[in-house]
Amino acid sequence: MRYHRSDVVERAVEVLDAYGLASLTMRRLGAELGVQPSALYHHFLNKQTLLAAVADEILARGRRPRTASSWDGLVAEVCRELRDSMLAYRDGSDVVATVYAFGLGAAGPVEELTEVLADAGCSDELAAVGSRTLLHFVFGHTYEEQTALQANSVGAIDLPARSSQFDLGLALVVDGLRARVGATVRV
Amino acid sequence: MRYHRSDVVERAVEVLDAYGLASLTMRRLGAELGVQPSALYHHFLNKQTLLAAVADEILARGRRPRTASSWDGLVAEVCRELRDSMLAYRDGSDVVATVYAFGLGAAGPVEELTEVLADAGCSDELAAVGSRTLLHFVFGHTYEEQTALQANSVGAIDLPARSSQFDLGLALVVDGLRARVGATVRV
DNA sequence: ACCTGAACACCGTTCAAGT
DNA sequence: ACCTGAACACCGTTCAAGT
Repeated sequence: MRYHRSDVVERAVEVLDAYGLASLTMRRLGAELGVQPSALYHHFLNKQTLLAAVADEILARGRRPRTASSWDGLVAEVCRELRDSMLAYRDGSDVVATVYAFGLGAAGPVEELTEVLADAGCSDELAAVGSRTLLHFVFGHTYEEQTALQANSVGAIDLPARSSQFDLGLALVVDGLRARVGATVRV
Repeated sequence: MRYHRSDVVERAVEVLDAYGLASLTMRRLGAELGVQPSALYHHFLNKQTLLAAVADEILARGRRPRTASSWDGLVAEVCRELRDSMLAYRDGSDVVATVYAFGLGAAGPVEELTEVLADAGCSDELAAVGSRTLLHFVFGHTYEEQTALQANSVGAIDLPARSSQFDLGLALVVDGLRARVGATVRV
């Protein structure tokens, strides 16, 4: 009954995946650990901070190596990894998007996207706007996807169709970027 | 002390704008109307339903006539109107995006965008994916914008710069759409 | 039709005190 | 360093009863 911060985060991820974000309360998590809710405040400043750690843990677990060499290939890899990471846990997109929106964590993907676009020759402004536009697409699309998946008990029906919708939406933004990257540099 | 549903919605919008979404509780709203919180359940099934009505009210107040004749001009008008509508009230983007995400309301913009894209000759799939990608962009961008605006007490500093970032992000998606609309039909 | 009053089953957070 | 126990100040929602 003596925990480290990382123990608490891991248990929080389990509770999230098993019972959903609405059930991930400080009181519930405390009970799950056999500890008073107030004990959690020894490890975390508040619930937001705990949630940020949960979001970062989810992203860390979904990490995989980059293989693409082109900027648009890298963009696709980052966006797909982000989507898959969030889909791997119940309410994952809700947690990650919320934490990002609050500016408390989950900033890795947008930073990597910004870097990829900058390396591709985008101006600072285009890299900033482009990476955030990509992120908004991934968050919004994945959230809707996950909501629908969890609503239908049998959500795995047309998984390929969903995946291709993601690719189509992604291509929309990437095509827009390509037109403007091409106008700036030639690689 | 005898209210209609519309009275409650209007007061809710006032409370939202004055004190923020976190303060828009059933108890607070009841107190503001000089009524028990339980009285609100005569007008609304639950808080979610009330929030949906608030979101739809915000969108209705921001409505303005269409002037563009081209599909991309119409897309820009719908997206700008949506952004401006949400920015007009404190936490407006939070309320509208949440209600939309829960599927309880705020569906007008995405329906109009889908129609515009279909009329432009997009396939059903492209119209569906494209309109939702646009919506995700507008929600995500405006939410970040509004959060930043409300954090800086003097958020009006570089309003033109923010507006042009919105236009740039929007152009990214519209350019991607144009490439695919053009591939399908010639207008 | 619209509202009251009281209750139920919860929240996040703080803080003095323990080991 | 990590946790207890008790409290504070809240939530959304239900429901019998009132007018």
